Amino acid sequence: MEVKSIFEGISEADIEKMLKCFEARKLTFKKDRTIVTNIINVKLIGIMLSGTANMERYDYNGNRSIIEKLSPNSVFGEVFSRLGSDISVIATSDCEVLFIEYEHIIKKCKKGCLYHNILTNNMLKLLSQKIVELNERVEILSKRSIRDKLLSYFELLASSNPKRSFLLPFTYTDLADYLSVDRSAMMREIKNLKEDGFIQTNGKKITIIRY
Amino acid sequence: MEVKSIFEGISEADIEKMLKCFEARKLTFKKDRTIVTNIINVKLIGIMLSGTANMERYDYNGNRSIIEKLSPNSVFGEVFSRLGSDISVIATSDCEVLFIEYEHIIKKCKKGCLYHNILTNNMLKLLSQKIVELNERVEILSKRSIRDKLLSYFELLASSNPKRSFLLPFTYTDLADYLSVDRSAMMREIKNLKEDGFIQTNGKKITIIRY
DNA sequence: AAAACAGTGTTGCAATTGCAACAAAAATTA
DNA sequence: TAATTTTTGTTGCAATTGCAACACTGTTTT
Repeated sequence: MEVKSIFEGISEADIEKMLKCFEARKLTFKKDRTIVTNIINVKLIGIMLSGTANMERYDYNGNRSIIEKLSPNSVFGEVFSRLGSDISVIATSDCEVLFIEYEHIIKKCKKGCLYHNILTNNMLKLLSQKIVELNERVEILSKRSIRDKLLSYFELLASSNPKRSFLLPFTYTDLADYLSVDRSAMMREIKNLKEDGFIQTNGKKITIIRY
Repeated sequence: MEVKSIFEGISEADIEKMLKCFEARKLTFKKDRTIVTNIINVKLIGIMLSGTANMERYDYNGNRSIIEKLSPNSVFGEVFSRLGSDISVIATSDCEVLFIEYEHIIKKCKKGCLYHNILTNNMLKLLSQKIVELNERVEILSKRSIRDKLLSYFELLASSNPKRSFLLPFTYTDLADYLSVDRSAMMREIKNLKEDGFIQTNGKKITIIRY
């Protein structure tokens, strides 16, 4: 399933008109700035147009978890989270985000907006894509050891490359937060994986030898 | 956000017509039967109409993980999973499941099916709901200790009840598989939680004392 | 009703993991 | 380019977790 843009099949001119109709707002954020925190009270959906961001949460021990990596066409928002889950989205590069009120997408367009249905369909695809990603995340997190978490995440990253190698999309520190494990324990396990001949690493370039 | 039926806002008679147009199939399953395994090659979406089921996976060590508990209006399907993830859906009670080809929902209805747009909108709500549930699951699984996993899951179950008590929706054995932890270690931790005055239990009835 | 099975509750022990602390390397900022 | 901050890599030790084994209870099946 390829990832589609929310505007797939709608012309530039029509997009502009629709954005007005939806009262959509396009905002830009510099690297490291906070895009949203849990203080939002309107049910907004955010759609990454360009750039990358991390969805993060800190628990009461101060441990950070990276809930999700966001890239172009990723959707996020309070609509998708239960209240009280203290989550924020932090730009990891300069980025553009489109905010639309969820109700505008869900409800039948009163102004008879021409391409409303196309947009709804595109939205359906984006949400499906998000579900795929969340399922992957659940699959990785439900592995019972650090070793298995690493292997299944690495396998996922390598799966699109016949050479079985890939560039880690973030730092090892962030990887630990993404897998929800202690960083030093993870580093130790990566060393073990290398010694046991499962992987080879060169900085952030990782190659799977066997699985 | 309340959970909507996929047929919300469509009359009984129209539903019948649409099901034909979509080539949808309604199947019934007895308790403990397998609803789907990964052998499916068509991109079908399953929608639970009645009954309950578990989405499960066994890893190479024979450990079972309960990926997800399915109840009426839950959606599931290969479209939402990456290939090769060896997942099956097992009925935990007698149930009815509606299967629709994903493409039929996504694509513009050629026959100009009257309520297609309503159904697409309903689908959007179901997928949003699913994303909420998956995010909850990620939140729980990303807790670093069995104690925190238990507490955050219990908190979720108790959140709708002012008395802060709830009935565990499955056996303790299944709970361990759902949290992806060893059962005996989990039982030990539940005992600790009781001794430390966090919870009280009486069979499957659990009350949160403090959090 | 007896037998078989599934779920609960418990424990000792070994393996894994988290924590704390540190040095060195790399990247960023001044 | 010097100074500062972040990231990587490592280790000992303590705490948590998984494993294996067992008894006991409740629930199905024959």
